[in-house]
Amino acid sequence: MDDSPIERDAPGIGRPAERRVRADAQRNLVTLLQAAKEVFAERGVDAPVRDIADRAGVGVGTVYRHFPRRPDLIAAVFRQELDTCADAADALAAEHPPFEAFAIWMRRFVDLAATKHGLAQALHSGDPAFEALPAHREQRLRPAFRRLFEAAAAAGTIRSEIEADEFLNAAASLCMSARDGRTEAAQRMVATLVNGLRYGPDEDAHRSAEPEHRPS
Amino acid sequence: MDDSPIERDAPGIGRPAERRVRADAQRNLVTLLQAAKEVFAERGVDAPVRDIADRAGVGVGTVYRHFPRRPDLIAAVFRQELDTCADAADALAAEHPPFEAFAIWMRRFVDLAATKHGLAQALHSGDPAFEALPAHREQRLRPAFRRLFEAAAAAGTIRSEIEADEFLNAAASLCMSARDGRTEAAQRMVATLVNGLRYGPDEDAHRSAEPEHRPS
DNA sequence: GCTTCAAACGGAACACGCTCCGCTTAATAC
DNA sequence: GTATTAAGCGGAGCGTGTTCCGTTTGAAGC
Repeated sequence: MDDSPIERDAPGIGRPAERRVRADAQRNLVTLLQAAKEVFAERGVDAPVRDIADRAGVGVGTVYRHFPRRPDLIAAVFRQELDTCADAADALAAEHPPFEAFAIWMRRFVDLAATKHGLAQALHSGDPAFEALPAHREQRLRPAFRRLFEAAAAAGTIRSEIEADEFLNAAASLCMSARDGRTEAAQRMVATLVNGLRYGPDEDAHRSAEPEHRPS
Repeated sequence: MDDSPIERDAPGIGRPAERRVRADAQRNLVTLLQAAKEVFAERGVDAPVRDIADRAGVGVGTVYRHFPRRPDLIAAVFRQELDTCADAADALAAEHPPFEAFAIWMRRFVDLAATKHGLAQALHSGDPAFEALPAHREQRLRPAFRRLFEAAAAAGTIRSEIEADEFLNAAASLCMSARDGRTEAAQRMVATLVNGLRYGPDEDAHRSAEPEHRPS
């Protein structure tokens, strides 16, 4: 969503007089990522490059100009979805009370993780295009998660003795079993895990059920 | 080398009146495996199927008749090499003194493991064609190894307190570093490991070096 | 030997990843 | 505005894996 999702050759660190990124190229890049996201969602990551080019209304040459190899395109799409998920954290925090923001975000996270598992095989293929993804996930997703988690912890709506990283890893593990789009089970289990965060076993026994909304 | 390296559809357990395996089909299967082995060795596992068909003197259709998918052919070749290596154990045991047979076989094993590492990426690709290979390795390779190892142990030429499986796993680990045909280092290290098996640290200090042959 | 017939064969054809290169056009200089 | 230039574009085409199907041929019955 922000600028330069793809590396240029090596244009210093920002000489604005030098870099001429054509408007149509930028437009095509965005269109392409969107088209690829849709096609991947509909037909899986094995969908032909030609189909993506067609959907975006460009030639295959254009696709390969932006993404030299097929895995580059896959990685870019996934990276973008990862960013979108991370970016959603702040908006959710602004619009919802801490715990609710956290819970909603966790649902998005499971969706993402399940998508990733559609790519899991590709991820572990050793292709260099995917090497940077785990690091990117750490850099973007984990901080977003921590902000929501710690806000909820500060608000006192979740148990404080659970460690954030440990919880995220547990949720990620729960998503491992989501095979080919079967997200429901993972969603259920992660929701249960999230719910288990509300108040600790020591202090909650005597408190009443949450008043404003309860899980279905 | 023995019969039926490829499953037929499901012809009971041996009704000789039923199964008509054409002579030319059988011949082609053998030729094909040999050709594939050679081509893979020369140009790597990514060699085109057509080249293999050409080398075997058959059409691509024939290749795909025997091996419906490319990975099936790769798996069959590797499986055959694995069998050959395992089969060599008894012959070596018959022709050489226990320790020498064991040492020679370990060299073959490293060759095989290094080849496998040319395939390592394919092995971990999750392709169903490769799923049976680890089990096959356990069933064929490990017993062959144990026979040689224990014969040498019984002859008193190797330390007896080292466990066979542990040793084989260690040797396999040493082969992990063999990248794209660089077998020498792995061979050296495994040879050293093997040599380390001769006599224990307690009992060997006073014994003379082996008289008949020494490692270069 | 001849006939029969399905198994096996061979290679044309197709699908897909990726490359190549002539054409188009956005950006800049004037 | 016009000219210039190279970034960007599109799609024909190549090298693969895989499929399809008409042809060949080994085996069995006679």
